[in-house]
Amino acid sequence: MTLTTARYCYTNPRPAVSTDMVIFTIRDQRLTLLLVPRSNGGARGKWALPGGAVRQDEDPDDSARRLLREETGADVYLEQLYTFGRPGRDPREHAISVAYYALIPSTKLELKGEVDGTGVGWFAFDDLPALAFDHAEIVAFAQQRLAAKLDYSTIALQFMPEKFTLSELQGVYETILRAPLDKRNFRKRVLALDSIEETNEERRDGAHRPARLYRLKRPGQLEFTK
Amino acid sequence: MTLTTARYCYTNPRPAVSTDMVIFTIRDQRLTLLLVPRSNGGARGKWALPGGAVRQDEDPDDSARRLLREETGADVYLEQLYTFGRPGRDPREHAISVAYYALIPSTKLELKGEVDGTGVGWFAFDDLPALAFDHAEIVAFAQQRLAAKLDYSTIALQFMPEKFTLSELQGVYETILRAPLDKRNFRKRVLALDSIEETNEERRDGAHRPARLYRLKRPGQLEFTK
DNA sequence: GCAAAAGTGTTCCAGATACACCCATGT
DNA sequence: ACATGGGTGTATCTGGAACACTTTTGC
Repeated sequence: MTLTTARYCYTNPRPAVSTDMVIFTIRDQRLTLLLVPRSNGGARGKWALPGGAVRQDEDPDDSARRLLREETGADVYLEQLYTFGRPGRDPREHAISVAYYALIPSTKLELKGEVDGTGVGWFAFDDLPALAFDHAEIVAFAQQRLAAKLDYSTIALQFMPEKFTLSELQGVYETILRAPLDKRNFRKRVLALDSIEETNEERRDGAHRPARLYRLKRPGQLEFTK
Repeated sequence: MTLTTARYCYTNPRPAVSTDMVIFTIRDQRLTLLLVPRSNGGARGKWALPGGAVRQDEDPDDSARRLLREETGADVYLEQLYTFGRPGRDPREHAISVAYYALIPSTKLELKGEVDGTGVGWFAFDDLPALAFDHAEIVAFAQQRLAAKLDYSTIALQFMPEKFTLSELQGVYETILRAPLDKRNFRKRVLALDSIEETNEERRDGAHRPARLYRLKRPGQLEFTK
């Protein structure tokens, strides 16, 4: 912040405001999130959450939505998580971060991430590299919120592609909860939610009976179950 | 924001960051909150949530804690609610507000509010005056969070004075839930939480059997019940 | 003695859990 | 024919909901 380029002046000091985003997906039966390498600024060589400054007259929610599109090209479930503003969390200056988390089906990100050579990386939640700033705290916070919401909402459905099998859905629950579930009870419960419906397609992928495909009744809509 | 007094300059524009606080108490069997009159700035003549700018190198959490002490003199349960930053929510400039809510036992605020002549006012949640900015939205958000937390935490205990009767506690639940509860079931449930304990005092206050007084086992500590 | 709030247990119901076998397919 | 994951129903348990009378006090 050099004086020669400083142009926006205020009577009182102002912290910098940015958004940081935890973008979750399920890959290979693991909860996975997107990180970007820090090449400059503080924390060089570490990985960080994607993020950026909130622009003038921009709602932080819109800022997060924009960021999500830039990183993934997709327009998926997004929710504000918490606002972090401890002084010192960014060693350069007082920086307030409105953190968000997003859930994206792994099928929606095939293209991106391979194609653009920006060096982003997907990392399993339980095998993360060293993170910049307080991003480890933010990630932990996001995972807790996600796990809590499994219990009283249909948030897990946001990880599913357009069509999916019940076994795949059960796998997503098991991955997030880190616990096996009973197949019959799971099916009973998830069908009782009335949030998914049968298609008349099935998928055959191996030496066994084909699986019926299901779809969301109301895609993109989160529902509460308690 | 006149140029002559502007001293803090940045290369990019920055929104103003402040905290706003919903301070709840229970008064006369009603959910009640603290408002301050707007005498200047935008929204003159309306009432607003107490709030203030986040200072340089101040954690918004600390900013909220400071504000709470300034307004009530008390150091009680406080939780970050949500961050509101829609452009236009403050007509003067792009203002981002990290909103908090606090719960205070009505007994802790006897002195303040009467004594200081700053004209603050306590208003029943379901009989609020016109509020400035987007504060009605913030208040609604806080009430929803509070009601939700009743179901899976001991948050209601934060409204209780040091010693209280089970009927008083039941009244707090009924006030927030806006529904009568069964006395026997309520007592069974709340005692099963193991968060309160009998004192060997009782309170006599009328032509009826005295009520046993209870206290928190771990004051100030929120516990989860599911 | 009567009005008013405090205190106290049991039955019933619904939702969650535990559990094992047959089905359709590819090789 | 056999290996693999898909698909299905019932019995049990547990936590929540419904429900009425006795106790202690002040007047």
